[in-house]
Amino acid sequence: MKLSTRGRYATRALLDLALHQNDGPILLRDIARRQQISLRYLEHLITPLVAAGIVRSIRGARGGVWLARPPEGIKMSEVIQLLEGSTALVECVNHPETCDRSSVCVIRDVWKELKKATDEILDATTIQDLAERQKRQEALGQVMYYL
Amino acid sequence: MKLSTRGRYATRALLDLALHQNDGPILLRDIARRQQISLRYLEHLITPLVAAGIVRSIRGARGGVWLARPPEGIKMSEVIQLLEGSTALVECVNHPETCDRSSVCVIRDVWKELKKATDEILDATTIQDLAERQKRQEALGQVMYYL
DNA sequence: ACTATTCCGATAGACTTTGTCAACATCTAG
DNA sequence: CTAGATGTTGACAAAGTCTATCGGAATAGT
Repeated sequence: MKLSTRGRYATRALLDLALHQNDGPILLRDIARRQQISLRYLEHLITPLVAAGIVRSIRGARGGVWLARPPEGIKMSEVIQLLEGSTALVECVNHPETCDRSSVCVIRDVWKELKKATDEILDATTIQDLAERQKRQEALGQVMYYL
Repeated sequence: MKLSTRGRYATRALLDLALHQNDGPILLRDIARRQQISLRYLEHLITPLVAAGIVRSIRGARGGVWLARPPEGIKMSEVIQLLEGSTALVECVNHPETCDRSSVCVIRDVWKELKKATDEILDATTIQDLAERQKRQEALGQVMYYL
């Protein structure tokens, strides 16, 4: 029952990009610093995001990365699917052939329910949603600070 | 995004026990054979179930294991919690102190939603539910066979 | 040219998963 | 009471996965 750092870090990186949407190309180094992710590792997480057309990048001096699509068009389900390989907890949900019992397994039905519930939430949550919540959170933080 | 074999095998073992509820002590060896789990490994998965009072056991000749409680009183959430350690996908949901960002992290809120949805399903599904579905499934199989 | 940056492949340490093994404790049958 | 069958426990190990790290290649700006 575990989500790896790949999906979690990638989500953080995208949220970071959404919050710096109009600042031109963002350095991986800056994302890494702000999100507390190793730069070298982050590079590898960005690659699939670029390949999937979620992020665009320019190499070289003054290079960097930015969102290729408006953040309200990037669902968390897409990100998790991409970085984790699946939103299912158990292999047999997506690939019944990996288990002999799949066709008669009643427990598999439960795993399918879990995937469905998970997908509903992750489909409904976009990077834009996260960014908005974050901004609200920070604004509240400011208020709290001055009180 | 993965559920380990511990939770999956334990669920299978409990379902197996529910289906042989009135047959006296069940041999681990038989469960292992029917559920295609290594006996040596199964022993280790049974231990926490015994400790938690879900399964009872008797050692020695004519020994074996059986359900300590009626199967309608055994929720899948309890089993997964026990064998996987948590029903949350991300550590910070249960233990905010493991991540500096927890108090202001909007992504964590999503992981919390996921846990809630997961818990609702796993709370609502008992071993008895699984057993009933299984019996129905098998009955249907018989019909299909004779058609 | 020179520097800054992303991109890519190889690799490695740590950790987790998934068992295996041997010795032991306990029970039943006879 | 003994022998055999079974669960119990703790140590260990093989394999795989996760989480990076590293060096260098490719590319873009100045």
